[in-house]
Amino acid sequence: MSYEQQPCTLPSHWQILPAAFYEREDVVQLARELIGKILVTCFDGVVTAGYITETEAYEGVTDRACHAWNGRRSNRTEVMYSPGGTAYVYLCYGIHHLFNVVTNKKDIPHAILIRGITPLVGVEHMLARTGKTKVSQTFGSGPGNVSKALGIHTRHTGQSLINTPEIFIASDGTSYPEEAIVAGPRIGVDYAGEDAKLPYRFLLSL
DNA sequence: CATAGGATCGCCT
DNA sequence: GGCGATCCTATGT
Repeated sequence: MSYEQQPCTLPSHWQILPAAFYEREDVVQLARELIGKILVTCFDGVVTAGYITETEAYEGVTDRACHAWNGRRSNRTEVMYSPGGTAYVYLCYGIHHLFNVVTNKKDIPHAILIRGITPLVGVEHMLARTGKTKVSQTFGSGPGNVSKALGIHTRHTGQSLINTPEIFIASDGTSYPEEAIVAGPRIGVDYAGEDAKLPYRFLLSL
């Protein structure tokens, strides 16, 4: 058996989130619920995973901050119109690969940007990918750093988070009380006018 | 075809 | 707190 075909082995109590989770309508509620879930990647038999600590909701065609605002479609954003549970990865500032989860039904382009993780599995691989020697306080903080640590690339855009073994999200039962999660305006969306003020960013306050 | 700007990061002062 | 890196995408001619 080749090394590349080794399956990922995960703790047996982890539940991979099903399509029904992602297909729900309220993307803001979903963004809140993703805090504490585990984002997992498995590329060439290398498993890395981290607890999601920060998210932002992008509410489709009515949200000026969303790439699909006003029904915009392009080669890049077409993936946002896929069914919930699809990866939307795009390049930002020519350098950073930003990972989003598409939600809601097909043709409703909602998405959630994953902005931060706490390393959980495969820390040594994450350190190698990021060129670091130890996990600092800011390791895994920022959407560009999330993708770098987990090995996520724009080539993965359009992948299912349900049917493919490479990228998915799991729950180990961890949950937080309302007051442990703070909401605030999204980062770097000043161009969105009034929508820039919406409290669509969620952050674990620990 | 040309061009402006971006859902950022890390290093510098 | 400021700024350069770096290249794709969207938009306009």
